[in-house]
Formats: sequence, C-alpha cells, structure tokens
Amino acid sequence: MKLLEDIYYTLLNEYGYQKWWPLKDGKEPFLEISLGAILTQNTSWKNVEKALENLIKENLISFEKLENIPEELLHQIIKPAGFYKRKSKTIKEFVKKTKNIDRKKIDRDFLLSIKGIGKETADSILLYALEKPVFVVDAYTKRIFSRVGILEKNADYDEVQIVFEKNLPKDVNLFKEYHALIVEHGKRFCRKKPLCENCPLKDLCQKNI
DNA sequence: AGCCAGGCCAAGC
DNA sequence: GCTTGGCATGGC
Repeated sequence: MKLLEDIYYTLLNEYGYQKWWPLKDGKEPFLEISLGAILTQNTSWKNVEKALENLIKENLISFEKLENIPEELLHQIIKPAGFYKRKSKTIKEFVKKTKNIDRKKIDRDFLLSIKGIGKETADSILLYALEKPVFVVDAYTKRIFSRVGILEKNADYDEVQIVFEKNLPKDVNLFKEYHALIVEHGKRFCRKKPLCENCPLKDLCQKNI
C-alpha cells in the first residue's frame, strides 16, 4: 500500500526526524530505553523526563541498583511519571527478569510475561531498545489511520500491526521514525478534536472530519 | 478547571 | 469474550 509510505514522507517532510529515544545517561542504553517505555505508559513524555532525570541523578540506571533499591524509595523517585506504584513493581520485575538473560532470547512473549508490560510497551522495547523490526501501535495510530480511512475504527492491536508490517519495508529505522512521527502528528493535528484545517495530511485523508 | 498524556490489568457484565 | 474503572502526576 503506497498510501502508508506517502503519509510517512509527508509527516517526515513536515516534522523532520524526531530522534527518539534521546539517551540522557547512555551507560545502559537497553535499560534506559526500557525504563522510558515503561514510564511513559499513558503519561506525557515531559513527566517521564523528570522521573528519568531523578533516576540518573541517583545513578539508578543500573540493573543491580534497581534490583536492590527499596520499592518505597523507587516510588518517590519516579513519582512525577504517575502510576508510580504499579510502574515501580513493573520495573522491579523487569530488572529481575532481564538482568542475567541473553538479550537474544528476549522476545514479545517474554516481555508480555512481565506484569505491567503490555503489547505497546513490549513492542517499543523490541523496536527501540533491541532494534527489532516491530511496528509499534498506539492510540494515535488507531485514531489517525481510522480517520484517514485505512483502518476500522475499533481495529485490534495485532491487526493494525500486521497492516503496517505487511505494507512497509521491514526497516528498523523506518519503523522507529514512523511511530515517532505518528505521535507528533497526533499531538499537533489529529487530536480528539482534530484540527483538519491546516492538517498536512488533508489531501490524503478520506474523512476530512 | 477540566481534560489529557507515547497503557495495563482486573473486575464486571 | 468485550467493556469499564482504577491507577497519579503535571501541563495546557
């Protein structure tokens, strides 16, 4: 489907490369990216950054440190990202399970077995932290592409993912950038109340709500 | 000053 | 099976 690529290049041209995920610490990229993926669940990146900065300040981007820190203390540190009790538990379990595993063995099912990690978080970790060609689907993806006319309104996660993976070159960098651009577009124009007037996808969009 | 964010899970129909 | 409520902070 050429439309998917047309939309990609339109968004890229409009917004430029998004540079996800910018590492702030960089000592343990796999861990740092995974933490960001967990912390950003239903949470704005602004708030996630504060939590990440706290973690870095405490030198906590470390499997060992996170495994040993008392959970109540972790609560305080990641509090700005919200849902801190659940996220602390998830981080604890994630660290415990990934600490000594061969990263080649980390797949979707393995990640989904960790409580608090669902499909989107698992796929984000696979794509951004492990560089696997997995397309990440989120609420914006469904909203934008159902409005454009490519998806059913209530399309299920895995179906949506298949549409993108079947119709795009299986390219890690393309997948990374496309998802990031989708998020950007969702924030700027394709909001719940869409701003269709000046939308860069206006000409490609079936619905023009 | 309400609505929403780069979801997920468990409970309830 | 599908829908709903709870989780929590901070920005707009």
